[in-house]
Amino acid sequence: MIKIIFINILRRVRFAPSPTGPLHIGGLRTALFNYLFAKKTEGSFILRIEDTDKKREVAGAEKYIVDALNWCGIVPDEGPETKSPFGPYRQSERSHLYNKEIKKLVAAGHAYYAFDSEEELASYRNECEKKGETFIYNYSNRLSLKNSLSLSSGEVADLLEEGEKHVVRFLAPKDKTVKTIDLIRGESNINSSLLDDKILMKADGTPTYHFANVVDDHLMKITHVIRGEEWLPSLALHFLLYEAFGWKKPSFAHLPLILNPNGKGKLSKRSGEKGGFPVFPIKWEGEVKLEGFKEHGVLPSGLVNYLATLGWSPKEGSEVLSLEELTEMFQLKSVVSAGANFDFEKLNWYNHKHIQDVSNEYLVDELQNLNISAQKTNKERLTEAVGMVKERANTVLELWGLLEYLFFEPRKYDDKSLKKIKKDGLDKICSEIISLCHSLEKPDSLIENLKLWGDENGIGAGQIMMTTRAVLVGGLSGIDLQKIVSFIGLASVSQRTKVFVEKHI
RNA sequence: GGCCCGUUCGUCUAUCGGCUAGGACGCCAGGUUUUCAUCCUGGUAAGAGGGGUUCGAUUCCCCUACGGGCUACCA
Repeated sequence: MIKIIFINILRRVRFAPSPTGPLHIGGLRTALFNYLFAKKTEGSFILRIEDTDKKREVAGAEKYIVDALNWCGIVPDEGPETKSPFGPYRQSERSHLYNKEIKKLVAAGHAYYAFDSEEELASYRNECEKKGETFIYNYSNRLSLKNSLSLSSGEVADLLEEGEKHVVRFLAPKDKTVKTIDLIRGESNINSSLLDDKILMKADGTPTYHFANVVDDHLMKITHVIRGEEWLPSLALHFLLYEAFGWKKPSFAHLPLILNPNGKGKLSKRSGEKGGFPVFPIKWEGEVKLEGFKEHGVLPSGLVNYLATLGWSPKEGSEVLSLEELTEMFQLKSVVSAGANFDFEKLNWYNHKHIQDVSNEYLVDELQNLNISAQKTNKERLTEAVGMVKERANTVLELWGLLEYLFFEPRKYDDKSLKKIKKDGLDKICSEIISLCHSLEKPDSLIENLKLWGDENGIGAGQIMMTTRAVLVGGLSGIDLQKIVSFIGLASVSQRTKVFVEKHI
């Protein structure tokens, strides 16, 4: 599909995931903040697939990313399917660009060829570790290693000619103070001697993240790089890279991480399993099957709303907001710098609020997608039922449990509830219900009639209500009794009462 | 280990040096619902510790502690 796009070069942001598996909600939150920031000023939100490491690539991951973003309404303006002067949008299709740019860097003396094998480097690291030191490939030792700085130009030319495996490394300057600026955290000064000569091009000819990222952001005219905090330590290197190229730097903003509920470590799949919640937006059907929030009955608007409050909060007014409202209110500069603990309870609360805001028809569609019994239920009746119970539901999935008794006789009667009902007069109440079902034309006054009958016969309203409820739904909780009766009809009331009498009297 | 970032109620957060530290979730109590839930009202609960700077520090600076991140020919 070819989309014709209007290219806004005033504000361009990108979400650049690596297709190594299902998109984690941490990544989704990064995408969301990029989207909100772009849309607030009608800028462009770009999806770029960082698939430079073919070993780690997982089939289906790119599709998952697109599906997950679409489900949330965080739709990219440009992406792998877009034809534009800035494409292609998959890094694996941009090799020619990296090859061209790396030559410039080498020619300018900002990068050099290195012939050390991975094994050699690993053993250097090992040796250093034994001595309690850290091996850093930089000014301190690069001349004693095998590279185009230590070898003569003739030797280098020969090695390249022979096709000797090599990488291209960045020449990190010695003792230079790099002043980095982050929109959320402010300025920071880093001494370049701490940096290592990062590999820019791997031996297989593919670029590393650091290189591809800088090249692409420049070529795609990205104005603001909004990414996770895990990239903060590389900011100085990226600054240096831009300076080496002589390119204008985009602005940077590093988002705080989403942490496990107890605050220990980045939010992980494991801790989700422990806490009974997913960490993915939608289901993943790879080798291992994983459920997403969608399958847990969470609405995309609820998830998005909750995710937005992790690290950011609206200045005033309600905290329950749609994507459009979030877009309106979002301010990158008011994003906080501390990590946020994930709280499933609060997500449920947001979701409860969003369930109240969407139509019953929409909820029925979602419910029928998730629940097989719901699929077999009459849609019109189900819509009516959903409308009656939705104020009690935190998730779409819960809906079914809350309305099941409106369609089916109770499968079992809750023991605790049965104990609460007075046995005295139980049979009389049941007989009266059955007889009223026969004598009444419409169900709408059944409860009223029952109460009247109770008054005459010395049976309290409380007892009548509790008993009738237990008989009809199998427990003592649920929506207004008369509403239940009206919904299921007299025939069903009579039938359920007969079944109850058979089993319990 | 080294480097970087962070630290306000249990949790998410507000506070642009003047604070009786505000809101939301949770929790507790009361009200509505002759049930339960929703809903409404109220309550509970916080500046990691120590030094500075200042008339005054949650807010600025330093140290310590704790937490997190990075330290790959992964991203």
